[in-house]
Amino acid sequence: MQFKLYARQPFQFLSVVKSHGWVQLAPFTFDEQKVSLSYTDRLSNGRVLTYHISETTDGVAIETEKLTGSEQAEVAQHVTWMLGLDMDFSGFYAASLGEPKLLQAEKKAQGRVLRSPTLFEDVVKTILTTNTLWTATKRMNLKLINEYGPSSDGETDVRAFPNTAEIAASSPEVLKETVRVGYRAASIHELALRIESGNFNLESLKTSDLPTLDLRNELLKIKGVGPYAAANLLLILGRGDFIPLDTWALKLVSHEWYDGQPVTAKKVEKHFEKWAEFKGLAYLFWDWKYEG
DNA sequence: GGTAGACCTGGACGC
DNA sequence: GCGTCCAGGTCTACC
Repeated sequence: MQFKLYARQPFQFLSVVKSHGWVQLAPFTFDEQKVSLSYTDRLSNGRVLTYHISETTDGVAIETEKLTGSEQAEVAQHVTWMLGLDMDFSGFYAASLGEPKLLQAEKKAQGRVLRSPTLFEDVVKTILTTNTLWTATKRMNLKLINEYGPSSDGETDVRAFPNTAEIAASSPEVLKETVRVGYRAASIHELALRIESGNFNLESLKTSDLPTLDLRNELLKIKGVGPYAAANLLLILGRGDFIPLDTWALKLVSHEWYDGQPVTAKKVEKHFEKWAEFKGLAYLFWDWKYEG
């Protein structure tokens, strides 16, 4: 079956899909030929299914197996969140006016970042990006899904991302041994346990109206989440105030303004200071000279 | 507030 | 095939 969702304009499907590396992390896959984003999801009734998302003239079309009315509503809710279909970036575009390096931002409808249906999945994926190479992040994420994620009926190679219960039921030692996440096992397991015990409502942060600084402090309380990870998660939560400052950011700034000479984190901050609440967005969608 | 060192994995490299 | 080095962000101890 197929159904469509409207996106607040301006909207460009590819700008969201290619906003950051998430599209390369299972259970996302992207078909370049068909320009179609696929995601294997688990609905609240336990059903595991894959849906395929493509662009329409004013939003997206979703193609999947036959769904009940409530299942369709849930998939629609998930896709709306994942692609930020209802998000408004007019403030960012207004602030970008006159900056040649952000000229393309409004034209390409940039601002949205691809996200997972649950914040838990995005926090775990973010922890998996820390202190490691991108290839290792992809491998750890895939192993986590293959070891702990539920499969759809009769297709053991199609799996959704594991939930908090599945990870909490394991142990840091087993996680470390089977998923090869190293010291990150303790952080991931502790987060799953905290949520499962009811002591921490992580998903409520998706709709929180806390000031960004307070929201950042909440994220920093999660073991394994430091300044870089918190900034990345804030961008996912639609708060563009902080720059995810990693070695890549230092490299970009070094080639942009310092002829490839080493730069400090303070210099990166200084160059984006003027963008205030849009600092992170300006950094993320800057038209960088250096491409790696 | 700033800094140094440990954490852990797998790829690259030299032998 | 083996050993060594390196990249990567967070945490903790220390000044």
